[in-house]
Amino acid sequence: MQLDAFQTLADPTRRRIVESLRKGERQVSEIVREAGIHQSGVSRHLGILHDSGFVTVRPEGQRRLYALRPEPFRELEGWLSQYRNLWEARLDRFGAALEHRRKARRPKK
Amino acid sequence: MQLDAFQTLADPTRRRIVESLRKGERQVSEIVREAGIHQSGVSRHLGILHDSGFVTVRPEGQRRLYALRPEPFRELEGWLSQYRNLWEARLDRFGAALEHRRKARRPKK
DNA sequence: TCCTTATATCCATGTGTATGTATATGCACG
DNA sequence: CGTGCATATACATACACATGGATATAAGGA
Repeated sequence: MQLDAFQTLADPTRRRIVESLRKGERQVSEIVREAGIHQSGVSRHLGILHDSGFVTVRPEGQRRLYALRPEPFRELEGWLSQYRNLWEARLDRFGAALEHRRKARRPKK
Repeated sequence: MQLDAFQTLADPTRRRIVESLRKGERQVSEIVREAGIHQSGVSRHLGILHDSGFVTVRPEGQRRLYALRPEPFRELEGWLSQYRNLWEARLDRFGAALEHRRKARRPKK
């Protein structure tokens, strides 16, 4: 159903897969070992990662080698940069004052 | 249930709310107008954004003013930076013209 | 005190999605 | 060919979650 970059990374397992690809190409069985879920699940996640542009596939014999593509990361970077202003400016001005974000919710009961 | 940054931003409505806060404090009714969903939904989303550390609330009379907090953005930046290598390196390999900021040659892996 | 505005919470509902099991497809190699 | 390995897909299930409507709470103003 074509997820966007944030939706794609929202799933922890998928993020684990992405992280395991950080160091380069991997075949599915390797990823299965690190992912902690069943092989069918990994394949499905890899399919989703492929649909959303996060990975490329390269068949090699009976295996399939997956690798990260840079585009989605650039897209995230672009989105995030809109807020760079906010978090850089606030850094020194407020600093520790913002540290109590605890509670403050729910008045009574 | 305490969502992480990616899960929080996975919802498009929530992202729209965050974007509408980019320019500063807003009260709920303003956000409702831009969000395109019912007020109860907006309040729920704001609660989630609060729980995940994206926003602060400041009561002012009967209204509540919401504003962005920098922390989650820094966290995203941190995660993303692990991949900067990847997408800058690739950029170089593809010979993109927009990369005149790079000075040092990067050995390929 | 009553009425209105602003926001939060409860409830019911529909939809999405992550997962495992089982099965299919494709390649390798004897 | 037939057997085994690597990966993908089908199916069923369970659970999470976004949403609207109704209602609760709280403040402001007449």
